[in-house]
Amino acid sequence: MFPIWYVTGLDEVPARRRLGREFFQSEAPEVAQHLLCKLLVIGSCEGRIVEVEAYTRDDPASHSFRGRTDRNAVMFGPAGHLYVYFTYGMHHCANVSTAAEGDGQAVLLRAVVPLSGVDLMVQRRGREQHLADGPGKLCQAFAIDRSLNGIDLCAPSDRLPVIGIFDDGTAPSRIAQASPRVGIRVGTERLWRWSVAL
DNA sequence: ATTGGGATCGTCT
DNA sequence: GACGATCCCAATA
Repeated sequence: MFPIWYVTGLDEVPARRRLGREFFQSEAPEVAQHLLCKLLVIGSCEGRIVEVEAYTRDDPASHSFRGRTDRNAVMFGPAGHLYVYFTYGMHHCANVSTAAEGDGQAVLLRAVVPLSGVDLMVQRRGREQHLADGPGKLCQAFAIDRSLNGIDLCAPSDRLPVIGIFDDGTAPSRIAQASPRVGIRVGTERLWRWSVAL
């Protein structure tokens, strides 16, 4: 039998709470795992985060490894800010800064399951499948580019109707075994990629 | 289902 | 001047 809250529809729109600064102030590997099943919301587009990777300062695969530069400055800033970089001459990748200011840590958002704004994502991606199942695809679907670099995800934006990461009470039923991060040539021994198991 | 190459440019050596 | 925290398509098995 269906539970009463389902039948009455009382919980059809579960409480949705923006993640606060504290959430992001832990070490990147911990934040990364906690980010699974949270909601990425930008404008009318929403998706559930299902794959992430952690990067830290003492990690040769990290942009922050060789110190602060103009590009990676957001990684060294306060936690909970969006770090967007451009790569391969054509793709953007979205990260969230973590840990303490000056630490140079971030979590790369690799994949989300689209929930809302799918039509817009289809339009931006130019196809109906594989809308956000990769870091570059995710950015294209959500229209994330360098103009959003540094934006604070823990406070309402004065530039967009909504941008942030939210908790709707959903947790991963199971996290897949940690695996090597994708597309790197060093630091491959750190199993810092996590995804929601199907 | 898996593999390999090309596109393309900002960033750092 | 080289090389990406990638994606897509074509070719092969």
